[in-house]
Amino acid sequence: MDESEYLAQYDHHKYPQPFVTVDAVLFAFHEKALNCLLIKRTNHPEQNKWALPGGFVHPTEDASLEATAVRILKDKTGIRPPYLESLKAYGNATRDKRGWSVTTTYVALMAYRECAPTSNRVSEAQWINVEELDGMELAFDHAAIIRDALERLRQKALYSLIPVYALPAKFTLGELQHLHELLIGKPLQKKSFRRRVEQADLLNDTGETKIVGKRPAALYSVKKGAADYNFVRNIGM
Amino acid sequence: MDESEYLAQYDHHKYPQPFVTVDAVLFAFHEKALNCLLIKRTNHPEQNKWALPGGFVHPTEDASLEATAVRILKDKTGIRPPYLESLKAYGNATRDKRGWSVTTTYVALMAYRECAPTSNRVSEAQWINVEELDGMELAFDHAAIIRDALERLRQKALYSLIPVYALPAKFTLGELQHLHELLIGKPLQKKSFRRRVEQADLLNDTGETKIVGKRPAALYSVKKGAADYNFVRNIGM
DNA sequence: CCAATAGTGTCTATCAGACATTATCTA
DNA sequence: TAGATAATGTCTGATAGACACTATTGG
Repeated sequence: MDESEYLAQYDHHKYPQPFVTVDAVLFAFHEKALNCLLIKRTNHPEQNKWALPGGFVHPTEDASLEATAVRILKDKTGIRPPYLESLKAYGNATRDKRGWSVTTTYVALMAYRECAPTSNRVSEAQWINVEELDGMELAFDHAAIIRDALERLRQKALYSLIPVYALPAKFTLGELQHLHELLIGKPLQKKSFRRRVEQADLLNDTGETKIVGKRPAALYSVKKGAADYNFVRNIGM
Repeated sequence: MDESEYLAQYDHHKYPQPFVTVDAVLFAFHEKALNCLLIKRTNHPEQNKWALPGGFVHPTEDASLEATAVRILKDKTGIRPPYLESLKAYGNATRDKRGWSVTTTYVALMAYRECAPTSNRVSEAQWINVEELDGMELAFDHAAIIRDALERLRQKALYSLIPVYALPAKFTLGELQHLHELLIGKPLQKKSFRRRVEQADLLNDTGETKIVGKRPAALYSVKKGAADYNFVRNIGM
């Protein structure tokens, strides 16, 4: 049998197979808190529980897993998040009552904005402060996935400026430092933080200022390619 | 409809679905080279090409994706590798001619050993020096997966001793340093490397020695939990 | 002027880089 | 003893931590 004959007769539905979904952990920093986008499930299974935005691959519509993630997030938020990174796959026999299932997951960051009012889906999307997640019962193994995503982001806060993508397009260094402190879980030396930012040369001073406290703070924007920069040494350890 | 009714009527085979595989990138250090375990495919598709050890989930046999990876690797090598880490999922419409497919991937490390002669599979398993991979045509997108796995391991070599799991149970510091140099792609200062190893306190001096050159070198073994240690600062930058 | 936040100067501590030196083996 | 590899001593440089200091606003 040559390859074309093999492909013509091949049907993977003949074999028992897990089913695949894509879930995204989307974070945004707002009002001094890190928020995670969750959806209230309206259907079985795990009905009425909060879950990560996610869904099945649409084979005819989605070119790749990442495209599926982008479609799902755009549907809920109205935009394509500026930072999207592949996390790992979670798969076992029991995580979903429908059967052996695999979810391929992504971590995404974007500026906080109200959830897309354009969405005409029945399911309700809402930003939840990550501090409040412990008290909530989430669908499937989504609590563990969010923990892993947070840990990934926490690591990045130690040696990169990736968390900046969870801020608005223009932000102050104070806001960025607060976000890093929140992730790392301890206060950082202002001087150390600013030295790193300056040395890395990843931000543009927009020339604008913003009144947060008393003295106006300079507003910065992110340079292109900032996501690729890693510091040689960790901060806050 | 309540949940049990919903589950009773649910059949995911009714919907078009990608199929899922698991692939593992297994590395071992041997004769001053990093080797990757590959399998010569005997069946369609990609017949006669070299591929990563991998396969379908066996839903009734495998409790999880990781269990699938362990089963596959044990089948090829005879053992469960001491280091196994989840890499990302790769999925799109074109990577496999059989249709929209997803592979969930793992990076694994173990001591070099001849491939399991007990394996009665027709497919041939072989260690390939990673330097030689560039000239080979690999199946599917496995070349890209190996690149990502190598990049992950290279990062770990900068701030951890994870590569140690690609060495035998007893090894010299010279061997460990050579492996790190191979991964990082540049020579390291012996003193810097040894300082880190000592400070991290992740190795046991077995008291034994091994003649590599002239003066016998002390043989070390890895302490339990060494995989969890990260240095605060990178080496070799 | 005071209070509060933004931003800087500067000293210290830690650890990697560099490279010379000593130690221990075989031939 | 010579030669080679293993292991150490020690100086320098880079950068994070600590903390005091100055700058700029509103009231």
